[in-house]
Amino acid sequence: MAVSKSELQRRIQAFSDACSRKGLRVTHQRMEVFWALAVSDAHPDAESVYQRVRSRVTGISRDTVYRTLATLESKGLIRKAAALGGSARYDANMANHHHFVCTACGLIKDFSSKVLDDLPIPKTVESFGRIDASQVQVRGVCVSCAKRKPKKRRRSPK
Amino acid sequence: MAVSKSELQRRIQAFSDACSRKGLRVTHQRMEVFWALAVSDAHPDAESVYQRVRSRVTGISRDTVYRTLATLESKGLIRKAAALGGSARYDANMANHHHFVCTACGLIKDFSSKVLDDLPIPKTVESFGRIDASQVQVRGVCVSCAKRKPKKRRRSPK
DNA sequence: TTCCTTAATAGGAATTATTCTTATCTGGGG
DNA sequence: CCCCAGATAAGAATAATTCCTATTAAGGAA
Ligand SMILES: [Mn+2]
Ligand SMILES: [Mn+2]
Ligand SMILES: [Zn+2]
Ligand SMILES: [Zn+2]
Repeated sequence: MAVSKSELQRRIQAFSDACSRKGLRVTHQRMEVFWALAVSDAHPDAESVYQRVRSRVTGISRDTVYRTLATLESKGLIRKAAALGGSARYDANMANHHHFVCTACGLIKDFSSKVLDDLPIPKTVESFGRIDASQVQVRGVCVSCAKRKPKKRRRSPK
Repeated sequence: MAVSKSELQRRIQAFSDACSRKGLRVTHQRMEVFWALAVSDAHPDAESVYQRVRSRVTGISRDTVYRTLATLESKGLIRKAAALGGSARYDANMANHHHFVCTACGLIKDFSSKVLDDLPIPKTVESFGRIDASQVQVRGVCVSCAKRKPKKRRRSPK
């Protein structure tokens, strides 16, 4: 647990308000899912959230946890870390470069930048472990997704 | 296809050499999997690579594609983009921050940096689409993974 | 407070992604 | 040419996620 009790209280209240404001019903399950996420800094996956919530809300279904996490992310109330899609994406380009990722279709575009290649990583990070590499990830919506309205996420293009 | 014919040739030759050097057998399937990845800049997932290779090597199995991609990544001959683990990881911390990711166990640690919060994203990226956010991802091996040798990847801690 | 509409949920099946198992094959050193 | 550890094929098994349908309940209206 990284956040203080009072800060947690504040975030949960703010979350409840945000739900109301955005037209999302403030359900018991929804609050518990958010709590499970906000109480920790471990960036849990859906299954971990499910297990944690289940100890407080008997009978909650996995589907509710998955659905709630997806809903909250789409409303900008929580974020996905690192993994943006369900399947791993590979890259044969080992040269130092960075990525633009479309959050709508999963498109990944490369870009280069001398400046970004040598980022000033804070010394505190070194205490976490050995650093192998660092790169910038830019998230957004690609031009083709921007025009053709919503659409489903597709498999990696081509 | 973003790379020139000659550059592709060069990379494939280099790959073949690298395999030999690292004690990996230069198999037909392995070469085709690498080719499928190197010929494109679409950062394909395993299924896409499988489909592409299958049109040239009838009878190749999905397992070979998955296994080969994993092997090549472990040898540093290709990279995984964005998604580091099999399951999505969530974050309730919407404040601007960055991540250290352990490639051995999936641990994700937050860190902050005023400098990194406002990186100079090249103008070329704007042509890809609308930019919503950008953050730095540092990859490495966490301290606990560094001591207790290899070990299996575990579910998100806690 | 009670009623009503419909978003949200539970439970489980279905689907998708990835890994495992086992028999068989083959690259490349000798 | 021979050998055999490393690789592969095929498909079962497992893990992750989504879908389906009947039922529940949040919250606005009366
Ligand atoms: Mn790339
Ligand atoms: Mn975080
Ligand atoms: Zn897109
Ligand atoms: Zn680790």
